[in-house]
Amino acid sequence: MEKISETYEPAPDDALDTSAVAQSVTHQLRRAHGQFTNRFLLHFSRLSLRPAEFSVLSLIAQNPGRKQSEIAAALGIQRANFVVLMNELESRCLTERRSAPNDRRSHAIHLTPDGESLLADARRAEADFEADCLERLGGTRARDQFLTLLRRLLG
Amino acid sequence: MEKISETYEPAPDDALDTSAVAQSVTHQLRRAHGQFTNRFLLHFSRLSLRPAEFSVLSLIAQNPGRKQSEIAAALGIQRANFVVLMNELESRCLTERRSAPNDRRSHAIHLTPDGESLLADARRAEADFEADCLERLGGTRARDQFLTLLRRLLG
DNA sequence: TATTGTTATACTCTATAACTATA
DNA sequence: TATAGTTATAGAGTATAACAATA
Repeated sequence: MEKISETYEPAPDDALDTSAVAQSVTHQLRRAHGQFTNRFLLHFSRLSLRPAEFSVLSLIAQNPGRKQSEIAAALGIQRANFVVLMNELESRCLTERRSAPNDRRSHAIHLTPDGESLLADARRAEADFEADCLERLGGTRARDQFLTLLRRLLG
Repeated sequence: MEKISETYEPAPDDALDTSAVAQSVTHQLRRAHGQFTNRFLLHFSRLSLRPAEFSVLSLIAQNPGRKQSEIAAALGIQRANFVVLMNELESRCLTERRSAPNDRRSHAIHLTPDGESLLADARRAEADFEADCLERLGGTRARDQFLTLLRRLLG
């Protein structure tokens, strides 16, 4: 039996027109970064490592004994903000600031054994995380292209 | 005349090894987003528009009268955070919350004439900004690829 | 009970200015 | 004078929990 009055359906649940915003690098970069950071924090919550902290540990491991400001500059982090990061890592006994031999102003940054150990754990966690990232992006070629494009945005 | 003692140069100003961090999507995305946001704020400082605010105005213009939570959801912004954004825009007389006809819980969001006017200005500023972005990325094809890859990171 | 808007709070990352100690 | 590290503060964005009014 047919319905008596087949009223026109005005689609009350209509999807919004997002065309302007969907084409905006500004908007997409902000969203992608936000979601990405959240996933990272979730994935590394067991290790209590934030994205910036993981980058710091990685770079120190590859460049032990360098000055605090050298590490900061290589990561694109300002000296003032880097101090707080290092305080946090040092309070967890992951890094240490040794006195530099020829310049009493500067600190030579090193990982502690605890820091080396946590970094080893973190690198295993990162392998999973970057694999998920790789899958989302669509393979190594897409990932490399993505990294290239991100670098072009710098400077 | 040759130098007498050609001492081995230990390169005191040696560049750091950034290979681990340079390959990390985590790191590059964080850096690119940060620099990009700063450039946006500088470019739009005359209009006092932040990235999120510009996206909000754009989306409202294309979807006037929609519910506050619909706009927020389409932008991937949580309701709670969106309230603060709307308060700020409304205090500047750029948007208004009208009472929705069929649901006294919800607000129908509109741009004011001032909002339309500012958005027109902002769109001109955005044209410059996205052109600079296009140049950095290396053309429209690279830009479109970048947007595609950013979208793949979502969800 | 579920949804809409709201408030409050905390967290990640960033920028800037000003200070101390050392070079 | 310049550099290394530091402190303090502000800003942009995010997440979560809880609440009142309405459906």
